[in-house]
Amino acid sequence: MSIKHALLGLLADGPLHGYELKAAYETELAPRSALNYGQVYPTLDRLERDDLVAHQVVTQADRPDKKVFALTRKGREELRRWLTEPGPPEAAHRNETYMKLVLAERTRTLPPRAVVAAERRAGLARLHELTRTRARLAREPGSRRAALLLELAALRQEAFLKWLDRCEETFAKEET
Amino acid sequence: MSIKHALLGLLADGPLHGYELKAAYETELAPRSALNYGQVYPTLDRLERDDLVAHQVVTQADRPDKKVFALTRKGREELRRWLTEPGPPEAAHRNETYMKLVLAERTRTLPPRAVVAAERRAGLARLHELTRTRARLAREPGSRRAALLLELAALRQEAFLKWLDRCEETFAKEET
DNA sequence: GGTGCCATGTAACGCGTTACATGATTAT
DNA sequence: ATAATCATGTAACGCGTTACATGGCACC
Repeated sequence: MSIKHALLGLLADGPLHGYELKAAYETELAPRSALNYGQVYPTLDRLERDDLVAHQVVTQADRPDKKVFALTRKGREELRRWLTEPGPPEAAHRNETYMKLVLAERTRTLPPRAVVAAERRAGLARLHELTRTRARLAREPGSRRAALLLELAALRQEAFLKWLDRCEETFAKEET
Repeated sequence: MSIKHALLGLLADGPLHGYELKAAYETELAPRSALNYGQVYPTLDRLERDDLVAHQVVTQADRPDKKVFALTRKGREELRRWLTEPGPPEAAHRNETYMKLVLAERTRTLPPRAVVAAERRAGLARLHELTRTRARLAREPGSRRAALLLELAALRQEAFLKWLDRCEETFAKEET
């Protein structure tokens, strides 16, 4: 999930420069997150190299010069393609907790139960934190959208906790 | 989620070389996945640089030489630390679908509903695929563990589909 | 006089992917 | 013959992170 397409999307309504892109990204697309410049400018370079955006230097008397980026035809096509296609499936394997469980048992470093317990503690704490934040957000107007982000996080956290129960059963059953 | 700790874990029961580590990882820790060498060897290099593993070259008459890696004291400590601590929280922001919805509306490229529809179609297909694979797996003996991986994937996919319903409501409400 | 905003970047590192490269033995 | 397995790597690229570096203006 790169920021590449996000930048293309933000440029669709009109040219912007790096600084504005960063700000727009942080307020509109990923509220309460920080994007670093070390990512913005190299990404814009790659987009330009691939002919998805083009820039013009705007000289300003009172402020530093700025590079204003605009979508190319190809960039607009790529944006449309991205918006239309569903996102890639997440890899089912590469499950860090599963690895911990298997390794805890194999190496007899600690019982799998202990791993489940630690993850459950942390998971519950995160779920409560998400709920609290959501409640706080609900009192602000025009926050329905941002609340959606917290909702997915909470739903996923719940799924993870449910899964931990299954793990505990499965690993307990084969402990003999 | 790097493979670093996974390799440490696999070495806890005794020294192994790169090739064996790759095989063990693929069969035990991430069934049905492929790990590439371009990742195994550089990771081992870094682990050795950080004094978490150490290697010995074993000359073989009939086969190519191999480098056998073993945990150091520091490596064993790091493994224990990793097994004991809960995994890092996943970033709540950085939600690609959310970005698509906001951008679809903002740029009037297509209605947010269309984005939801595409994601839902793909999401349902993936959920069915997961269910099918799980059913197939259930007929094999000793597959309870591997089935856990599919279960988490399915639970998360369900959470995502539930969330899409919320998105549709929220974006429809503000469409006026 | 300091803080924060405007505006640009670079450098070093970690981790992941794909593809390239080499060469022996063993099983079909 | 040829395919698979054993065994080692390198190179190039993408993308993410943190930290470093520069400099002017506005406001308190």
